[in-house]
Amino acid sequence: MHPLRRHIEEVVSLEDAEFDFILSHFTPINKRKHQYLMQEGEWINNEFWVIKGCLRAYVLDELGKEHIIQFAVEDWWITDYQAFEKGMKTQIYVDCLEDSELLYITKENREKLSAELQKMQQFWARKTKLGYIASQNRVLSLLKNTAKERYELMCAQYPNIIQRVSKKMIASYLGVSRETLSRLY
Amino acid sequence: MHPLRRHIEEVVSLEDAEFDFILSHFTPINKRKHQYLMQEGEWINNEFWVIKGCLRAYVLDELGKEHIIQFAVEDWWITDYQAFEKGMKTQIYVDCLEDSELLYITKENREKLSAELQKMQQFWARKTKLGYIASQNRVLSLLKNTAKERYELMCAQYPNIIQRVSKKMIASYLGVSRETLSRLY
DNA sequence: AATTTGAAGTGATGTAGGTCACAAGTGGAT
DNA sequence: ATCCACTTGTGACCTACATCACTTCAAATT
Repeated sequence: MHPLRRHIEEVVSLEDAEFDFILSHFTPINKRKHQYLMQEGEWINNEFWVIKGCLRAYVLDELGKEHIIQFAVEDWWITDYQAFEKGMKTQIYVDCLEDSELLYITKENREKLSAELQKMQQFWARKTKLGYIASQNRVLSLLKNTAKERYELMCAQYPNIIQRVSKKMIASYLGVSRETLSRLY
Repeated sequence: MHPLRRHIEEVVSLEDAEFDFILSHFTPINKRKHQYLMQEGEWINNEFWVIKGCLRAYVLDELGKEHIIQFAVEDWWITDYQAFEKGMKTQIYVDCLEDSELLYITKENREKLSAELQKMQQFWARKTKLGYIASQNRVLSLLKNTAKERYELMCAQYPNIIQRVSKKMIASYLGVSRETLSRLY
């Protein structure tokens, strides 16, 4: 079964014809390690789904420091939702931490597909709610946990990401310096 | 015009009959300052919309410290989305900072209304996306801004909330001690 | 009116985590 | 095979912010 179909069917069940119709709205794209899907200042119009690989979304602050918004590995979605939803220029960078195989859908195709297939609207609504909940939990973790606690929670929640990306990246996701993270144990 | 209708029509336009149908899924409720809409450990089944008043959602950590998840004033929605969506017991508290007039909708009525009225599904999808974006921005602010910068960003973004709630509450939303907040200027 | 409760400011001191600097090891690129 | 960029660890020192303690003042509560 196509991995995207398996992924969507975790939320809503699909007929063969429905999945073919869905898939026809996506385009495959391959990127190599260090290549960017988007860079600050660009107009972005696509949401990406990871078939294989590992990526990150991050911002640069005034001092040039990177702050990681999210990682994405197999079965994850990634884009700049603020730019994508509000039709703004992006303020973030998305690059590949490994060679990656992706599918992308344009904003227009996403809207068309939502309108034509109720199930996809349900699917995306569900994904957005879960993303919102996860983000609120991340805020709470930043408010109430120490650096060490946040690291341990991340190890428990995303063990596969911990194993695939450098400590420096993890530090920048957790909001701690790489030196401090290195000294936790 | 009913304030809820005005609020929904900021996203999707409605016929009179549609709004009457929507409103029939909500129940009004009034609460006084210091009263709780939910407390840790309860099963919660309602999402609240604020006609008038001011509320907050917060968690208590192991040390008994409060961390504010969100405020809600006129036109805002509030509940424990994690408990509401995943059918869990709530881990948070929601209480009134002022006497408040609310409308609430049960999970069942929300699902029924979404299924029966495409426009409401669109409306809630939009609200969830914007909530997700706002929460990601809050994470980024915690990662890249100092306490003072976060306070100033909050003053710019939510001036009405700054004026209505105590500095202690604001400190607990920003992730800073009330003493430090008091010393910023 | 008297009393309690909470808000807000501020001094003194403590600490988690940041920054800078350096070293050793590792994997790609040419 | 060599070089270079990157990763990780670690010592020395610094700082933003927390904590504790006390005070003043205003607003609820009785």
